[in-house]
Amino acid sequence: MTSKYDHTRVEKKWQEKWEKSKLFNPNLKEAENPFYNLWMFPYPSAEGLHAGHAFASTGSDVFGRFMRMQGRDVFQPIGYDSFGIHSENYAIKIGENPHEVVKRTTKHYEEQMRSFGHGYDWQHTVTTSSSDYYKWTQWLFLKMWEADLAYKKNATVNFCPSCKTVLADEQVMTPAQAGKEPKNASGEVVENVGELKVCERCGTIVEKKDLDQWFFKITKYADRLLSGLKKIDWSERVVTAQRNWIGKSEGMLIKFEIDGGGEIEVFTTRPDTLNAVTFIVTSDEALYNEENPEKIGEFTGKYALDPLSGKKLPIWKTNYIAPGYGTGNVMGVPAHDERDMEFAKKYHLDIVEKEPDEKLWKLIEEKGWGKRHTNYHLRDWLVSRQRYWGAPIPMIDCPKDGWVAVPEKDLPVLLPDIKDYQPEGTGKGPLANHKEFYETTCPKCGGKATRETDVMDTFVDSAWYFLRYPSVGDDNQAFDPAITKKWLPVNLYFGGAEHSVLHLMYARFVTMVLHDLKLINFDEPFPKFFAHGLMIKDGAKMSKSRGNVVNPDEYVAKFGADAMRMYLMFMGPMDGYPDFRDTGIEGMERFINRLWNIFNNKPELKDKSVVYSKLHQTIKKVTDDISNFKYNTAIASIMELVNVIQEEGMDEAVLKNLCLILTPFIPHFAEEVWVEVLGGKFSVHRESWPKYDAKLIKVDQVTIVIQVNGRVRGQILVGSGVANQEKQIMALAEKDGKVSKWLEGGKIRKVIFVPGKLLNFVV
RNA sequence: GCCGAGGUGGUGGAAUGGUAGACACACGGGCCUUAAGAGCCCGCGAAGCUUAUACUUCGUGCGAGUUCGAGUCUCGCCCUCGGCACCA
Repeated sequence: MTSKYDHTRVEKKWQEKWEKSKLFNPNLKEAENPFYNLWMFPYPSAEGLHAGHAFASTGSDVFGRFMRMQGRDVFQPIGYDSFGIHSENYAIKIGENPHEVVKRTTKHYEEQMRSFGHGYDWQHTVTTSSSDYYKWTQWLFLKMWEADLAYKKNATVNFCPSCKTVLADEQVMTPAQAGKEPKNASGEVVENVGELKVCERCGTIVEKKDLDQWFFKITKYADRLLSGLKKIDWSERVVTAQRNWIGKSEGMLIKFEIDGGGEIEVFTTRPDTLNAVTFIVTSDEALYNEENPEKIGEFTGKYALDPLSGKKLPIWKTNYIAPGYGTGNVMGVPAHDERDMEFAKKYHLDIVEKEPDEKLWKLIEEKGWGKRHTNYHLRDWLVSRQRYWGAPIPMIDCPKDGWVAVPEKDLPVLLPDIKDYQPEGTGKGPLANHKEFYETTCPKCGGKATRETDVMDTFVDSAWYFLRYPSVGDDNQAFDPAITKKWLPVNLYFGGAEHSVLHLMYARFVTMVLHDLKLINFDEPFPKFFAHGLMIKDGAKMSKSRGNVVNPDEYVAKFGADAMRMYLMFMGPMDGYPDFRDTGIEGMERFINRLWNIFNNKPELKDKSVVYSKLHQTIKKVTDDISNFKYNTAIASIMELVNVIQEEGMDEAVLKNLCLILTPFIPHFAEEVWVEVLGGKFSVHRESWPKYDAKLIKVDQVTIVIQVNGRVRGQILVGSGVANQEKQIMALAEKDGKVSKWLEGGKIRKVIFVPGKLLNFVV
């Protein structure tokens, strides 16, 4: 008898029951065994969640459900990164107020996530664009200001002519990294952009502008951001990306006297090559041009004096020295640096061949010519944006008192609902057109003053959201100290590797600052971070232009959330680039139907030993594999078990265990089977994860592989009692027809025996 | 150039130094069916040999090495992907 499993009815039924029974709402104050399971919150886009989101979020949800069955009080919140350019650009595109757009898109996201069957605590969601959240983002800014980690200064910054705002260094990348076609300011696609970089969001080639901007002093934490990487358990590629981005270089600052007065200081990582220096180069903004790989220079007419030899070293202005790194001056050592060599040849400068001398490090220090110094690639974090859709920076400019922070009691500085929210690209944000917003009084002297009209980068919003979740609803503080102490740091953070140097570094920085302000008792927010991979479709990256974007809703409707979930987890390793195929999910639908028939028809148990051995092997394997995020092999081993059950039958205990190990992957199906078929108590999600019994794993008969000179020549089946007896196995093997012919004419020199597995004759 | 991760059937992918290709998808054949679908059974790396069962050889990017035994370890290359980069 076969009957079809009705996923639509079953999934809806249990989703409602779970919601009503508060299965996913742990008691945040009293939970005894907290486990904070977090997936990076998405920004709500118009298209809705795509299949990549479904893949990643399911990976996180499976682990959460697994931990719940391990007896943990799992807190699994979700929210929306709804402030910022991404949401605003879309609102502008469709000519609708961003407030309205966000309301609609977040609602759609919630429906989708509920339909996937994820166990989120919907009572603790966060929407970064709502004032009860951004009030505390502004509070965070005030903390930065108090700690002397926020400052405004004029700087040469990256400016996106399309988004009409400045960008942080981390938001500027090559077109390939951004995954965008490079465009010019008019929005036309440009073919050959050379070394030019583009805006992370829209792919437009960025410009350089000198503007007054707000920064967070992340460079002060460069060394801690680097050393902290050693104590956290993160995917290696993410650690490497962050290490590269921070870019530590240890070297020396060396001062050269200038002939005729003054001095010039260089930074070098190779003081041991000071004996081969022949010129000094200094960066020049006018000559500097990232597009031009050709080195050009101008002699300044001045000479520096080589402290070692006293020789005169010509000082040249060049385009090949990056301004703003080190001192902007470099000693030219053509013998040990290809770039210096190229420059020296072009302008006929001296080339001195001399072996590097390690003793120079010490000598330079002793003589007082220079001192040890560490440089970082990391720059301060530019947080102001000349846009509308962000948290207003809570600062007031007073003609008398200078920059004054908005007092905490006056937060939030509300973002007014205005009609002209489009950016203008004048270097000022839309709020600068609204007197009613910026005209205010100085909190210090009470005189007339103006508010800052820039808003904060969206990455400030997301740099602390994980702290807010457990304290959602608390109007008096950003996060409750007792609850924070109980739930943080996050036990498992699940997310994409594309945030390696953006969100993940900013969040670490903010956490370190709050720790140093004694507001929290940990300085790494995510001791364990798992970087999931990217899903592809039919062998190609998903994209609208290819027309191969997988819409998860269609698949959930057609095959059910469970089939979708289990297929997504079965496609390949969680950190790889698994390929989604329509035929694959059809196969998973068939597998779930097979399961349904097994649970309902209960084929009678034939060989208890074989089935129980397989069952306990499988429990062990699934437990280990889920713990290591190897969901694909966990599911494969469950399939093997099912194949054995179909052959050998099963009993009630086998069925119950099978149901339990299926629960994290196909939660609705498992609940239906547990309650309606096996007569268990609601809910299967509150049941304990099964334990395997090592004694039962043992089988009656064992296959021993027989090798001759390391090549497989036969196999013999022996009772498990004999499997570890070398002599007996050897005797059996020598008698074996297949093996004996390979032993003829040779003398056995040595026998290698692996108990229970293998016997190898060396002849 | 530097740092990191990889390279296994038609495809996705499995393999604590111990039977390479688990588990699936696709494909081929068969049963069932008026038919389709679903379901069930069999085959499925390549070559050789055989009526057949079996057997043999080759095979994890390329070339060496260690080992009784290498996809796995070592050395040298090639290629792919990711990060950093005129950063001194």
